Amino acid sequence: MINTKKIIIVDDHKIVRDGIRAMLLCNKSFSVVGDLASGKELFQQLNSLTPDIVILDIGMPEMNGVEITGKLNREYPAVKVLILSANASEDWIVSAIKAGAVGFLPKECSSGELIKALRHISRGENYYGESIASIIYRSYVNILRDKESPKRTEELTERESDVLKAFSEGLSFKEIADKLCISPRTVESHKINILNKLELKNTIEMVKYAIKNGIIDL
Amino acid sequence: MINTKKIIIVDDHKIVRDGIRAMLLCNKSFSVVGDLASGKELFQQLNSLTPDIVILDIGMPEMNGVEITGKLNREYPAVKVLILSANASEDWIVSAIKAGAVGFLPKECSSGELIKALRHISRGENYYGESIASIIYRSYVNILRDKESPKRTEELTERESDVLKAFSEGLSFKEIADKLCISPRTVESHKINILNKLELKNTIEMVKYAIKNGIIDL
DNA sequence: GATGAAGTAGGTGAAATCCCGTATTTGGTT
DNA sequence: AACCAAATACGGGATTTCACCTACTTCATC
Repeated sequence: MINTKKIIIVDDHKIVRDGIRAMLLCNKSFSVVGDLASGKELFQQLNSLTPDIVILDIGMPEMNGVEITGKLNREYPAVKVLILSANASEDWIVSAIKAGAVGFLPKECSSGELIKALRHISRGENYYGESIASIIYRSYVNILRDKESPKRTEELTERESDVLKAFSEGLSFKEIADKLCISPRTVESHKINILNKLELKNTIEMVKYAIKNGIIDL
Repeated sequence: MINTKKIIIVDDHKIVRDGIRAMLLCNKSFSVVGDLASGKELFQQLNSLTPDIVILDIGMPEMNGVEITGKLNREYPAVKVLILSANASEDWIVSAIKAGAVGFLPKECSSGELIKALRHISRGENYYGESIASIIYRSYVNILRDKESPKRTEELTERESDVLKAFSEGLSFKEIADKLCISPRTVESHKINILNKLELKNTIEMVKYAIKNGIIDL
């Protein structure tokens, strides 16, 4: 094989990294040039490792997969991103695609499918996995039907993120106010905005959203 | 090697299962006779696969690793259990050991450590991993100092579990009352008991507890 | 048959949150 | 310069939840 593609794996669990590494060991088209535990490490080593493809766990503490994908796409547009996700929710798929991922697989996928995805990606194609594809299709149909329904992925402002994070840590209005040095009423305003934007109905759904989207760790 | 140990891997992510499989492929002391996605499948196939060791992910929907361990220990005491956990909290370690796990590793462990653990376990020894060992030591010291502090792992009653589950779904007192056909005040009583038992300070911590312990899925 | 745990239910007052608003300042865009 | 979105802040009343109790019933266990 003339053109071996260089791959970096980013996942906070070493066992997953080793696992993927082991899967690709027998395959001559791909060579794993690094496996890292966080986005921070990735950006530190990106220039020296010069990967073609980055395999990215979406659910990581600190910087989540979507954020990393966005930054990669802005600063290193030649690097392709394949996202791995524990639970393939529509939200995450949409965010990942928006951020520039060219592949998306559930962690339930087989090693065969992983290699298939990598092949497609190295040919410059997209690959989204069968189970993902059906979710994308459904989402697409929804968009066509409702004209404009992709409100779900509306972005939170910086401040709203702070508030969301604080709520998810179990703080009360007053505690959040103190922490962020604003009035409790302002915290309330932010919260209402968050709930409206994300179409959630209460604090608990908000916390679950935050966990799902890697905004806080458990 | 005369005595090859038979291993089953249980994890809800195929990629992790395949990864561990791949890691053990080169090792003649251990052969993976099955990899399964849930406790249910495990108990269906246990009699035909007759494993020596079960590698168990602690964080799974439906039946979590601790429950599976307990059931295994009661019904198949010859089968050794090695727990893998994403986040190695004291609570989980304590629960796992109580339930009868003879090994406990964080998912951040290396493949080398995994094999080391399996070697110890097949010799009939316990193995808890370096990072785990320090947590165990600290917990042990606490128990010695406080005479009796392991209140943390106190069990919830059936009804309390129902209430916890309902709260975690984002229902209010009134909604839970309707759902369980009891008075809102009773729901309140249950909730207070839950918070006290688990030493949590509010609903949000409760929800996070429920997610962490696999009582609800995200 | 006493004891205790689990499940049920309620009282009361305080605290927190929700839900409807309005208003000012700041920073960026056109 | 005009405009808009974001962030900040507040009001008032309704509703919900919290905290700390008491109390009854059932059921198993000793």
